[in-house]
Amino acid sequence: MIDYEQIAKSAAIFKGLSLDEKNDLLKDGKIRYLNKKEFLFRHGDPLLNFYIVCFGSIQLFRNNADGGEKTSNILTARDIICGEKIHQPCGRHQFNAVAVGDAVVIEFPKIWLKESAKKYSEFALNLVAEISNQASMAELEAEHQAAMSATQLVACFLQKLCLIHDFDPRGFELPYSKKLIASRLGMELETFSRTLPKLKECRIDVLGSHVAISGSGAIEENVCSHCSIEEDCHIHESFKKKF
Amino acid sequence: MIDYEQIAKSAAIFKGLSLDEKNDLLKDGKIRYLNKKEFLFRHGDPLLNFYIVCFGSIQLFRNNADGGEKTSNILTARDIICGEKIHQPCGRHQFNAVAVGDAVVIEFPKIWLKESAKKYSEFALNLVAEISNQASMAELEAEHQAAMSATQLVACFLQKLCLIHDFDPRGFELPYSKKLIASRLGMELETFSRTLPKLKECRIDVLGSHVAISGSGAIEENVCSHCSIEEDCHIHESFKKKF
DNA sequence: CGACACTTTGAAGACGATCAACGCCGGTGG
DNA sequence: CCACCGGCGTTGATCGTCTTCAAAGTGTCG
Repeated sequence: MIDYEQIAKSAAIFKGLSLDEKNDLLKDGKIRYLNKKEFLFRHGDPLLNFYIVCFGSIQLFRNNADGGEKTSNILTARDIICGEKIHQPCGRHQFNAVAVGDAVVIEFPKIWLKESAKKYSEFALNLVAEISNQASMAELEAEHQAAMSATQLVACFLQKLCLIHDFDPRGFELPYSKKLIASRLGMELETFSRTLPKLKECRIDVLGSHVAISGSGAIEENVCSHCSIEEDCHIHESFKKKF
Repeated sequence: MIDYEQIAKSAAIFKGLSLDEKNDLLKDGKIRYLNKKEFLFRHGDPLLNFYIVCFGSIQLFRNNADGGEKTSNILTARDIICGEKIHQPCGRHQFNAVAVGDAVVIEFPKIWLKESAKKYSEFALNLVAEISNQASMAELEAEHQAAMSATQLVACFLQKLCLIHDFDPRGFELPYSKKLIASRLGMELETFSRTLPKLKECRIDVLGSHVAISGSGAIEENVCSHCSIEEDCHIHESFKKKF
């Protein structure tokens, strides 16, 4: 039996709090087990709760005007959902949240967020940090979307994937369907599919759902994620040149 | 002589605070007068301050790899700059900030933000609200960028412009150069220029820098900004159909 | 007057979306 | 066990949109 609360406690939002404080905060949470493809909430549902992901992956997406769906993010353990909604007294969800595979989240009533922020100023600052990080990431990603080609985006995504999930670059399996990844990257499945052969030029081989990234050192250098923090290179020059 | 502090006091970030509290907070601020095209800070500069815009417009932008520049936002009176950086103990600016025309801002040392948030919990919540709004806006905009054509984006922008600056829709002058607007919308100047004639189809006439939006009622309905808050329509259907 | 930034317009090209056909696989039901 | 179906993924062909390059017109300011 996995201790889901234990995982939640290591979320960035509780950083710097004592164990007692964490326990105090978590006592208001309710563990929810989601089956594959089960919705956590839908676009238009009343906005009542705040969530911390403990296990599995949660896809956040919106329905396009033309039937398709655009995935804005795929969240995993220790990520938070709806933290940025703290100030909205009421309202409705702006997007859908669905479990990709089986998943577990802890659910808190929305007031909990505001009360916790008032009770522990450390928590409030953590929340601000999380939200602002989220904002920076969104902005950075928008920029990348605009500035990089589909091929670059895919290469970047695969490298980030490898880092985040701590996969072995020399060979790993895609954790999500290609359809989902394409949607996450804001492109059509066909476009995504067509980029894969091109990736060989930068030593990324994809066969089916198996990925191998050669030139080990290249990963840390090229991946875009680190750019957002301190570095000058928000789009890695040498990486861009390859396409 | 304009009372710039007075303008700053009406910023959303001070909402709900008493006059005494506002004065207490503002006493640490330093008024800075910027000439046209003067930089407030540059990409790479050490991240030291927080700013509130009191007068004029501040362009936030980044240099593309290929020499061009992408404007991420154009801020006006009562907007804040670098609020989302509160949690970064140190670091460098990720973008440039330059005065479009003459402008005035109030500058606060970065610690001021954190201390103020600790001193007045109301201020902390306002800050969270501002940042999360910013994040929502960025996300919404990214979605629009991806889903709408250049023509739609321009039409949307002009209508928002009209609302925000409280212009008379029947006739007003563009407050920024077309180059800046194009950059703000993430498109080339040529593309922007070419969309203008097309706008006549939806009753927006642009001649030089003069804009006239006919069909008065249409503005409130079509403009995209309101979508982000409560509405179901994140991309206005009837509006989209027109192009 | 000349330099320069801004804007418009034309023509060519690149890129991704769309439509369509097909292969693959897992599940369902006869 | 097999036939059928639906979801997924690949590949080809075509199309529309935006970018890019180029040239020329407009405006302002020294």
